[in-house]
Amino acid sequence: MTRLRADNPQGARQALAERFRAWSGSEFDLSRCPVRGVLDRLGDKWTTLIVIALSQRPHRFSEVCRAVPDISKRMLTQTLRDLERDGLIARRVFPTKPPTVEYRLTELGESLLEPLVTLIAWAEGSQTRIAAARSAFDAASAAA
Amino acid sequence: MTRLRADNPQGARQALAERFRAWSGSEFDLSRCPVRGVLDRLGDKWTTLIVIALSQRPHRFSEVCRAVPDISKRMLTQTLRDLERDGLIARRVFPTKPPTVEYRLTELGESLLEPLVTLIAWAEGSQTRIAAARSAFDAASAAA
DNA sequence: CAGAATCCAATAGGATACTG
DNA sequence: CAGTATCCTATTGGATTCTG
Repeated sequence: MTRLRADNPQGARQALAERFRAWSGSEFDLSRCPVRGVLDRLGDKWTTLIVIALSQRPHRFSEVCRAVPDISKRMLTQTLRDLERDGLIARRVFPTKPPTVEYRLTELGESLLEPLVTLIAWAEGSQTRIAAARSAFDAASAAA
Repeated sequence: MTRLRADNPQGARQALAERFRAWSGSEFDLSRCPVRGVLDRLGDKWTTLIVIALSQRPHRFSEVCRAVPDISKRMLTQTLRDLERDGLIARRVFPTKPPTVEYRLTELGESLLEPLVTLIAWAEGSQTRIAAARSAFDAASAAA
């Protein structure tokens, strides 16, 4: 099995082709697609912002809460737990009073930063064209 | 403003730092964060699978429907429209009878393949460790 | 074939109040 | 401080039916 490589523009399509054929084989099971799980997590409302915050340095619970605008404690707790469960962040409790809890990226979590930056770079570089496409599409829809 | 670069492992954190500071500036508005919109779209249930399917060649509506397992026509229509609105795919109608509609990636859509492959490569490379982390976490939770 | 329209169930997620 | 618990609403998305 060829290792996926993204350092070659032309290779992207073919890398995907191979992956796609593997996934599309008989008895395709979505739950066995590793990308699915990752993208589902990254796509949720808060994961990315939390990972970015923690990429700078470890944060305490309330620090993350302040760093990520508008997140509720409920969702923060839940997202942190999911990330911890996936091994992307580590939770450390200091037996102080009142309690101190620190969250930091694990090595695995750090390894996500690179693909994340790649995606962010694409998003930033494409946002103008996306916005233009939206305007054009909406204008065409309205005209119809 | 520094251009984001992901070709340097150590640079990822600093690239994020700069981006994060920019976003966290006064009057941070989530809707103005370009990554948010992109990740929201990529994170939804079907976008990635559709983009991957179309990366191989143009597809007709029903071809996509067969290529992407278990998607309903409703969600297929909706996701295709969203992608078209964002300028990632192009929709072309042939006035045959019955109608033929072809979807293909635009140049902008093709440019997404590379960051996508980067992410997929990470997901595939990390899935074992993620699964292990989950097992460990769940075992620890059950023990408590 | 390529959808649009409608209905309905499940989930996500915010607000608030409480706890060790 | 660092959560947990409860309630409640909005969005997601599947199933089904209808149409040009």
